[in-house]
Amino acid sequence: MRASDRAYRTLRTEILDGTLEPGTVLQEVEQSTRLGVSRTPVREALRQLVADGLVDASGRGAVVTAVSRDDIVSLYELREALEAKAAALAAQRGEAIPFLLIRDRLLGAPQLLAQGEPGLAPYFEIVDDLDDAIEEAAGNPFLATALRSVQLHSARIRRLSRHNPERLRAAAGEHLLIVEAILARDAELASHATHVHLHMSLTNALATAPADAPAGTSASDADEGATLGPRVA
Amino acid sequence: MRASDRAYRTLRTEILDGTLEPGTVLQEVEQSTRLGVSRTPVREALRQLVADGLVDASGRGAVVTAVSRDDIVSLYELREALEAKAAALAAQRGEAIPFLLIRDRLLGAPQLLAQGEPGLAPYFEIVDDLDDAIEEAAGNPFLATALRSVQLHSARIRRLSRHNPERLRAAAGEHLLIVEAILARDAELASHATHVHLHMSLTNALATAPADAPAGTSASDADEGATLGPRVA
DNA sequence: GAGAGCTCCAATGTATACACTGATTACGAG
DNA sequence: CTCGTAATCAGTGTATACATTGGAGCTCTC
Repeated sequence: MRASDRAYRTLRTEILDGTLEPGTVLQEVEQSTRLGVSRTPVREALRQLVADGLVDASGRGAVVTAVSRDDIVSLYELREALEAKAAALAAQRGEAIPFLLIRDRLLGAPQLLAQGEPGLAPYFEIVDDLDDAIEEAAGNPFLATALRSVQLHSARIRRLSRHNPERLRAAAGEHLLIVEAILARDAELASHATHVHLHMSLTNALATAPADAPAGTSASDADEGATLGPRVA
Repeated sequence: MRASDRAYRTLRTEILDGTLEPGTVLQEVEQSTRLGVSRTPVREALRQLVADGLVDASGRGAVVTAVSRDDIVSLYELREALEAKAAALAAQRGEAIPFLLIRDRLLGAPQLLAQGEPGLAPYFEIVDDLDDAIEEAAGNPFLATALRSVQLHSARIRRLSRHNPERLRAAAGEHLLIVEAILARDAELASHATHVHLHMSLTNALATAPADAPAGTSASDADEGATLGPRVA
């Protein structure tokens, strides 16, 4: 594998899982020594991350972007537009078989979630596979690209939300409804069920994500636009 | 301005206006000599174009992507999802003033289009400004990014469609309705009017765009997936 | 003559040297 | 002490040299 790809994947993973916190400055020389490659592949990786929206490149030095509460709302607005459309297209065009398989797995989700922590990874794998299946079934390469970009940011937000088992069980039910709608070739229901799911998911995310601008914050702090993750010194 | 930016803009412009036809192979050394810069900025430009979806980088050599009829349909599906949402958000949140100005300009569009060729550029400027105003009014940075990506590809398709004045006059009317809906803060109407406009626009694009797979094409040619623009030798 | 393997080369991937720019800091004048 | 200016330098932007890889064409064998 190319060094630039390794650098990109490493940095992206570290940003998504929070190892590199928002506000972290990524300097080319520093990262190249840390990752054991030269500046050239690091530069390519950084440009890619900028294109992904995970890094901000205004002027000197690339900075890991923050995720504000407004960003969460904005992202969910975009997700709704994209995923509702994708679900509708999948209902119209999709093959049944992959969704039948996912339906069976979703039916077992409550048992998984009853296990607590160890069941979380397999549960999210089902959800991710559903996303992939819908993307595939929609048969639209432009939509697929947009969805992948959105999934990247969703992964970051997922980390910020508390995973309470009750919410996840409810989410599994919402996913199940989407799958049923696709299998029934009911595009409108698939679209609306997606809308409902994202609405519930956003509500939960906003309720559990750390607050940007706590009540006692001074006016000047609020003006700066508070964000999740540590402030730069 | 940075050499890499110049290289990117030059190549992008040439791809969008058809100077670089689909299938054209963009080799780093060749382009660097042609553009008068070294390989480094050319590489960055090419990576950016790949991210934009204007260039395909599978294996050796970057190739300007083709635009198939399926791609046109796919792009319009994505546009509908994004632009309908954007129009709805603009109706909810937008400031009136920019849309009042655009409304006035749109009212003059028929006169512009009556001039024939010389009126085309100013007409499209109004449309582009409307797009920008909606993007701005929607106040959603993620949506804005997605819209910009879509506009890039739309610009290519616009070239492929014959501009018959009758269609453009009708389009101006459709745009006007979208603006009125936003000014009336009627999100649903703005969304649906956008849907209508894109439907009409797609119909026109498909009717006037050159066919992919002409009737007399052999089976093997059809299997390869015919596309607009010349085939590589 | 056809096929497999090999050789050579062209093009990309990576490293590094050089150029430039903008920010910071130290110094001097007021 | 403060403000302005200049010098320094850290870090990015660009060019180029070197490494690697994948493929095209040739040859040799069967």
